Amino acid sequence: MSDAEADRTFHALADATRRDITRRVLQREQSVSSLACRYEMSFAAVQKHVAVLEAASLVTKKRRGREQIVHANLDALRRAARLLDEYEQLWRHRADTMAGILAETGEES
Amino acid sequence: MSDAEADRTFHALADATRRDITRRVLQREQSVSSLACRYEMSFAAVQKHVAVLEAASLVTKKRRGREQIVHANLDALRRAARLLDEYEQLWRHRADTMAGILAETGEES
DNA sequence: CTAACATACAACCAAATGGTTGTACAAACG
DNA sequence: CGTTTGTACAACCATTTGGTTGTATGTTAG
Repeated sequence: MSDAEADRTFHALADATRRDITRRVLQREQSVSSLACRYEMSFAAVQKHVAVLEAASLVTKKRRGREQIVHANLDALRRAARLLDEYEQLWRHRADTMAGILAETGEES
Repeated sequence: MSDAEADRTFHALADATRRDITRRVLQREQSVSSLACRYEMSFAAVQKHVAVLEAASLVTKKRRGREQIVHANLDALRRAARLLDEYEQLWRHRADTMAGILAETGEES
């Protein structure tokens, strides 16, 4: 995952409205306007939030008649989760190395 | 995880420098200045990045003499990863429900 | 004690963010 | 056909962000 991609993904997730939109479309894909009516803000504001999610590939839009249907992209979510897992692996590697060094000194004959 | 907490966490992760700092301190805790010298930007800028990570509980600082040692907080990372996993579960639940409905109609006597 | 070091923090600035309203246009309904 | 609906997009605005420099403070080394 590139830096720019991670930037876009985490930035998209760093907003409660966008996380809520993500949850909604994970459960059921729906049009931008059916999403918009759930929130206090204007339609244009919701449209912008969807655009941010789309730029991060967290959702995609497909036209159906005059509606634009928003679908979740599970793969992008998994890539983000995986990046966090990799961070944990860094820590684990350090822990292993330290344990190894301790074991080594303990083994000194 | 509260909305505000998720906001802070993902916002903190939505910057390449901050992710890099996170990786470094996961591998080895170190002082703010030893981190700062790795980047082109000013010391104060790095200090601010660390503050953002700290506000998100992704790192903590502990004073050691005149230095401030930055430690990674693995738990906060795990909480973020878990939130993403919950999103995947939402999707999975929908998939299961749909599969159930299909099975049900197929079972009609 | 003094000098150098590590940090903290305020003030400032340009750019990005998150919202608004208004306009335009295509698709669907009656 | 005209009207409503769903979307797109530009212009604008307040606030936040990400950087800078400068100053102050505490801590260690000599």
